[in-house]
Formats: sequence, C-alpha cells, structure tokens
Amino acid sequence: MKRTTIQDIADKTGYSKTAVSFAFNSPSRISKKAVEAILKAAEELDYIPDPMARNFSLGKHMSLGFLLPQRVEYTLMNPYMQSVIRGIATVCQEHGYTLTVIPPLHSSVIEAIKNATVDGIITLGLTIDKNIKGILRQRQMPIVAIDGSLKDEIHSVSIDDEEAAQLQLSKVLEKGHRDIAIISLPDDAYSKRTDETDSVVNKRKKGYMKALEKYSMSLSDLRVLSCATTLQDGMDAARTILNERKPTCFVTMSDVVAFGIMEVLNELDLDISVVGFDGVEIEDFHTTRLTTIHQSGNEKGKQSAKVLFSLIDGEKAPLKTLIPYSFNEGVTLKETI
Amino acid sequence: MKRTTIQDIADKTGYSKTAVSFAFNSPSRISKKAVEAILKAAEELDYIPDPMARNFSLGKHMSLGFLLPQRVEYTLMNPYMQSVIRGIATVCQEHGYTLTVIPPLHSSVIEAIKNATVDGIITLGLTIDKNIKGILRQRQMPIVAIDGSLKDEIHSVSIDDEEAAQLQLSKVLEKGHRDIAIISLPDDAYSKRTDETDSVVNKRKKGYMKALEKYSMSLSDLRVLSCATTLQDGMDAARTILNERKPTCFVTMSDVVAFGIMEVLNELDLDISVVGFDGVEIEDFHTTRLTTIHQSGNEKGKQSAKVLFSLIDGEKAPLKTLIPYSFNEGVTLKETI
DNA sequence: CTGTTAGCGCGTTCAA
DNA sequence: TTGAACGCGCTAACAG
Repeated sequence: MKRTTIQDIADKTGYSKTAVSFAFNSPSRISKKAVEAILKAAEELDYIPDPMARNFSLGKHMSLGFLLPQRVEYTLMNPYMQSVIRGIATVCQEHGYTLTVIPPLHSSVIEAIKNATVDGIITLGLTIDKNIKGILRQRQMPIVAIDGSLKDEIHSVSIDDEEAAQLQLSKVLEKGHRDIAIISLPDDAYSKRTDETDSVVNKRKKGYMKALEKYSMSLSDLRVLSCATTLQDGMDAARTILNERKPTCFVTMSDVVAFGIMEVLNELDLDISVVGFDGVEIEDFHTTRLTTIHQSGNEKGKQSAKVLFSLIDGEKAPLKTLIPYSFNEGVTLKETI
Repeated sequence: MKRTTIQDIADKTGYSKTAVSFAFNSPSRISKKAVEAILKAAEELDYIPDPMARNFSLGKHMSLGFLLPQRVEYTLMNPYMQSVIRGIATVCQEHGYTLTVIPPLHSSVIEAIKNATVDGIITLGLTIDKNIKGILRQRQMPIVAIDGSLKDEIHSVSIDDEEAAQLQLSKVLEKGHRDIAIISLPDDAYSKRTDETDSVVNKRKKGYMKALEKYSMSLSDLRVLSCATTLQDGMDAARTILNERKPTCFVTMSDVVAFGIMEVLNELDLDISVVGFDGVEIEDFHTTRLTTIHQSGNEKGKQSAKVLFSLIDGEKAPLKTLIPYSFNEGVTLKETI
C-alpha cells in the first residue's frame, strides 16, 4: 500500500489539492465547512504530509548541520565535541529544527558539504578555505566556524585563544615550573597547514610566547610535541617526553590528552604537574580535579547555532563572537619543589 | 544570483537535462564527448546537484534519525547517550549517511516523528505504542528501539537487563550488604506507564527480586527510590535516603546517578558503597573507578544502526538483538564491616 | 548506441 | 475555491 498523499484527500472530499493544503497551512483561506471535511478525511486516511516534499517545496530543510572534521570514532570520542553538539542541539530544539551530524563522506569533508541536506553548517576546528567557501556560496548555505582558521570573511565563535593560553602558561610559570613539556594539538586537526597564522594552535602558541617573555624565555626553551586528542595519543606523548627527560609540568591543549598523560604518570607513580585545556570535567561527570582552562563547549555550540539561525533568517550577525573562558584551579598543578 | 541547475548545464552545452543527469549518474549511457562537454560546463558553472531535489526524486534521505526521548539539555547530558550516538554515527559514516538528532518537536515526540526527514528511526528508552507505530507505518519508516518497551513486534537492541540486574545486586549481597537503597530510573523515562512489564525498569526489578530470593529477601526489604539520570537528581536522591537512615550500599540504575551520590558521600565524608549501571567511565575518560555493570552504548548504537540499515534495504533482521554486558569491578563496592 | 521528450514525486502558491 | 505551474533532478519510453 502506498502513502496517503494530498491528492487522496482531495479525491475523497471532492475538493482540490490546493484546498487541502490550505486546510492545513492557512485554514482561514477557505470555508470552515471545507476545512472540517478535509481534516476529517485526513484523519480517516491517516494522512501525514510528507516532510521531504514539504521541505522541498518550501526550500527549507529544517535542520542545521554539524560537520565533523575527522572520522566519527575519533571526533565523537571527545567530550568537548559532545558538549558543543549539545549546545547546538539545544538551540535547534527551540527553533523546531533537527541537528544533522555530518561525518566526512568517503573520507572527504568537501563531499560531505556538497551532499548535506541542511539549512546551514557549523564547523569545528576546520580551515575554511576558498574551496569550501565556494561550495557553500553556490549552495547558498550559511556557515559558522567554531575554533577554525578563516581564510575569508566568515562568522566565527571562539574564545580568545591567545589570551587564554597566555593565562594558562603564566599560572604554570608562577608556580616555578621551567622544565615544561607542551603537548600541542595536531596541526592538521585545527588547521590544514601549519602556516595558518590564525589557527587555534598558532594563536595559543603566540599566547605561550607572551607568557614566556616575562621570564625572558621563549618557546624553544620548552619541549613542544603535538598529538591527536585521544586518551591513547596523550599516553603515547607522555611516554615520548618521559623517555627523554622528566619535565616538572605537562601543559596540554586538551583535557583528553591531559587525562591520558595522568594515566601514564599514575602508572609510573610520578608526581608531575599537568594542566589541561577545555574544562570538560565541569560540564560532564569527571571527578578528577584537573587544573585546566575552562571553555564552555555547550556555550560555543549555542552561540554558533544562534548566529547561524540569524544568517538563515537573513539577519545580520556579528562576524566574531567571543565567549568567556576561565582558569579552573584543580589539584594537578603544584608548586615546584 | 540563483543556483546553477541541471537546466543551466543543458542550455550551455546544448544537450538535454537527461543527458546532463546521465553524465553524472551513468556516464556510460552517453558518448564520451557528451560527458566531457557536460562535466566541463558543470565545472565552469560550479554546478552542484541539489541534494534535496536529488533525494526527493530518489525517495531517499540519506540520513538515519536518532529520536531523543526527552529534551536535549537533559538527554544529551548523559554520557551513555553520547556513546550510543557515536555508535550510530559510526555506522552511518560507513554507509555514506548522516545522523539526524531529533529533539522532541514542541515538546512532542509524536510531532517530531511526523516531521523527520530520515530513512529510519532509532529510539532509546521509549515505549513504542500503537500511536507511534501507526505513524511510522503510514510513513513507511522502519524503526529500531534501544532499551524500549515494545507494545508490538518491533526490532530491538538491548542487553539482558533482568540477568544483568540480578548479577549487579548479587555482587552487592555477596559482600554482605543488607541495608540497600536502590535508586531506580524514573518510570516515565524508560516507559510511559509503570505497568509496562517489559520496560527496562521492570526487567531490572525482576532481576533484583531473583537475586534477593537466594537470601530470602524481597524488594520490600529494601528502600527503592527513582530519580532522573542527572548528577543533580542523583545528589538529591542520596540526601533523601540519608536523611531517613544510612544504608550500607547504594545500588543505582545509572552511572550518572551513582556519580551524584558519590558527590554527596564525599561531601559528608561517608564511607558507603555505591554501584552503578552503564559503565560510561570505560568508554569515556572517567578516572574514578566506579563499580558498575558495563554495557556498551557504542555497541548498542552500532547494532541498532546495522539492523536499521538492513530494514531500509528490505532485508530481514533479527527481531531481538542482545549485546553483552559485564560486571566491572571498581573500588566503590566494599565488604560490609 | 546516443540522445530526447515527457512525466514523476508532493506539497505550495500564483493567477484567475 | 481551483487549475496549473513550480522546485529540481531522475528515469521510462521512445526516436534516430
């Protein structure tokens, strides 16, 4: 048996398709008698307007897209991502929208963008280049970038990464640490190429340099390593650093990596300080009190969705949205002895 | 400026719309010369086929829907849900599909189902009644229920909740605990009405009864309270129980609730055992070693998506899929003194 | 084998 | 209150 369509209702009642459509969307356009007859028939035939046909006709999708920069297994493992998703979904819910999670299609982010049936896209940690911009322009689809490198005029949501990183390292230096290992993010995770000066990684490195200046130090005085944001990669990074020489403190750009490092320190029973970045424990249910820079993924998600809805509605929205961050004192950053 | 459509390519090349469509979808159907000319023109005009029009024409959506049983702020806060989502998204990614997260529409799950533009739906902790089933039948949309009450023949994925709960409480009883507080799930979270005998809550209670039988006890010998699966509600539940009388052990149906309880016990410096259910810490980054029943949300998500894809492809799939669970020994269940 | 015409899917909306 | 066109790509059927 086929779906009941608007035509079936029209046939059954003797009214036209147009009348049926009006009965649902603008009842005042036709007589009460007609509306009643049509709704009754619709009820009897279990009629449900086909959402896809409806959206196609209206030129809307009723969904925002969240584009995953990497594979699902990797990206959705990060609790920071999860809170961003929650923030986006919260705003979608208010607007009667759904949230479409878009994995790379055949390993290609570009392909995914071409095929997404959404009204707008939110990215996280992606370099928005001419290539991507071109596709979105052709598709007339607005975009908001969270934590991304922007090669163009693009709406973005982030914290002041440079300032936050400066604060993070300053706290470490204040505690007397000098032999510090910085575990950075992979260059390709938050920017396609290392030379994107406005990438999150580079902004934070700039912040680190500023913090070091006060102590007449520079980045080259520290060990800098980068690794993917997984527990396992954090553990590997810790071992790599420790095999060379024990630092007095690990400064990371991600809580997840920090947790990985702590895992190793725990195994080896080492008392070395660790500082994170993201503050996932606050919003989730982590009970280890990691010292970290807290930025609200939830808030980033909400703000980006709000900006995106403005763009979809054709309204103006600020090009840059900065959200607050804070230093969260835990128990993992200690004074040097 | 308008989008480039298939017609524009046809006009520019002198070929028909059909030829253009063939050039993209069945290049072998027309001459090489034609294909080249068309692709070249498409390239020059930055043509991208409109995914919505394409899907509409093909009668597909290229997306699976995950229906949230409650509001986003609540549902997506649970790390267990997050791992289920990850599992679903992983399989979607393999199939070149997206994952549509569907919040209740205007607070109505029913409305959300009517409007979702997806090829199939996965639910979690929802009672699938005639009402929902009817809509999905009319929309010809397959469904797979995770942890739900089934009023009908519906494909489901879950663990053996009765057996798992029996194991959970048995471990507690073996340790000598007799004054036990069971913190159950809210009846309306995992079943609309309390009398759904096949709801997760009821299955687990049945398991508890079996465990108690061996000690000639019954559920009425324990205190049973239910609360929502949030940290805060867990804390409230703990205080309610403690105000009355201190138990020697809290047995919960959710890790999140267990974490809330531990928070309170920590505050009051009480040494009372706590046992969880879900095992979220294993897949995420929790470092508190909670004693819990581990069930893989990720696996549930994957299995349900696989079953759903089978149904979408018109293949047969087992009505019930059981996935494994395990008792995870942590440090929070101690011998009674 | 190559290419075209025409119609479909389904609900919305303009012009009458 | 309605017929017809529309949105856009797909495809059965047909002609050369």
